[in-house]
Amino acid sequence: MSSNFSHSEENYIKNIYHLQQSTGFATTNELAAALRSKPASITDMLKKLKAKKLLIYEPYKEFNLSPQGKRIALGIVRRHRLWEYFLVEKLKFGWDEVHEIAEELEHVSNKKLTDQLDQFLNYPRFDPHGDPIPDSNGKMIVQQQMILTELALNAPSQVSSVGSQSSELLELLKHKNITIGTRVEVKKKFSFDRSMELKLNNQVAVNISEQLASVLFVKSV
Amino acid sequence: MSSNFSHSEENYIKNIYHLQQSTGFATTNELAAALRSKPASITDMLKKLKAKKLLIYEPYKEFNLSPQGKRIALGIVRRHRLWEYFLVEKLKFGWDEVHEIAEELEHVSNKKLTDQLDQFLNYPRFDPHGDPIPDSNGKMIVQQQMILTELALNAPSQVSSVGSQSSELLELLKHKNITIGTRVEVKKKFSFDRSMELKLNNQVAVNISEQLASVLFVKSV
DNA sequence: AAATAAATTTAGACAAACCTAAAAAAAATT
DNA sequence: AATTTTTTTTAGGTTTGTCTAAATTTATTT
Repeated sequence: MSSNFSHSEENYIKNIYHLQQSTGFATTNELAAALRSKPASITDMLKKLKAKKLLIYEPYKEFNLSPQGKRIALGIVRRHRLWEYFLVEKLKFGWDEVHEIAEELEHVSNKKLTDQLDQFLNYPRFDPHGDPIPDSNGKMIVQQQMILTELALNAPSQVSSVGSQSSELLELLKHKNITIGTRVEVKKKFSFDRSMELKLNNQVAVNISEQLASVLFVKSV
Repeated sequence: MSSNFSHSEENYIKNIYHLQQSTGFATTNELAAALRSKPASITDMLKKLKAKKLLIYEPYKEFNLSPQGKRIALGIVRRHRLWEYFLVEKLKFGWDEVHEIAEELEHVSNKKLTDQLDQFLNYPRFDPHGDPIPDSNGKMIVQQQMILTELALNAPSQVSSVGSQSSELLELLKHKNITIGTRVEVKKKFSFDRSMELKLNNQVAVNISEQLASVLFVKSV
């Protein structure tokens, strides 16, 4: 009874899932950007996914996974994150080099394989990037986001989203080499101007203003 | 510079490799049977593989992998057998349920992944079926086949081929539940008629005649 | 050696998943 | 409210890998 989805369908489902996690829904253009393909291709697949009852979609509208689609997405996310954990913990990869490989391994979809791997790894609850791993029923720990200004000193965290998309902000983030996923620890807070010194990716030290810190959302890892 | 081959191309290459291992070369019909596809499809792909210089092939002739094609085949076999070993040794699968899963995992082709996995497993030289695992240079132990009558007492081995295809023989093998891959240990040899008692798959005890033993080829595992 | 059978290839279709260019709908601006 | 811009869809192709049916080549019989 293991319904089977193509490599491509799974990539769509996974990316729709991530988009609707961050903004509540997905759109054709966003998904095309995420999948590095063209909007017209997206429309084609949306129709197929809708026909398979995995997607709630009406032409020209934004769309979301159906409960069934979400179940499948969580299976993919589960496999992805378990393999990432495996690669880092058992095969000694760096946390920053496992994504691509997990991207392929996640498509090997066999319930017993996934569950045995989970057991072998001792049922980890977070992957090496700090993201929660769904259990075999699709349940996972919900992570609370916080504003960087609220983060405790030396608490390891990771940039999860930014509070605006203004080009001024993006320019600054680019200059400081901060992106979604960058690991952050607050090393010092200066009460004079509420600026702070950060350590990025356990390597680089940078200083940022309160204005910047207040638009950076992080989650603890 | 990791040249990339499609899932489908890899399946062709792997199956051509196995065919030429057992009979010295491959033919269109045999390959179609192995891949459960149609001869016309095979011909199409043979042309593509030839164009990519992976195959030595002239229309209407039998064919073989080029040295380059063989190198790729050995990479696939290496991944397949390493994953099988992983599944049995680490994830506690039975040796008879890992083939299908390894069939998918083998297509995840990343040199570092494969080499780290190899190291993690402690450089195993044989997979759970007793087949040798190529090392990162494609070298592997060559296995000598022997006739079952020559096998030492209690030496674990595995049926690798049969000396005839007669229906009488096949009927007998079917009745005794012996196939290619069946695990065999000789528990007793009776000098009166040279019949022997075997243990099959570490479970069942059976008696076989000298005539039968003399047409069963085994390899040690 | 001719006829028959078997194996292989060619020709032409088809589905999946992608593309470009043009049309249509929705959203944003003036 | 009308116009412009952006987003999305439609229409029509392309590539990959498969298929069936017919043609061709090779092998086997008679």
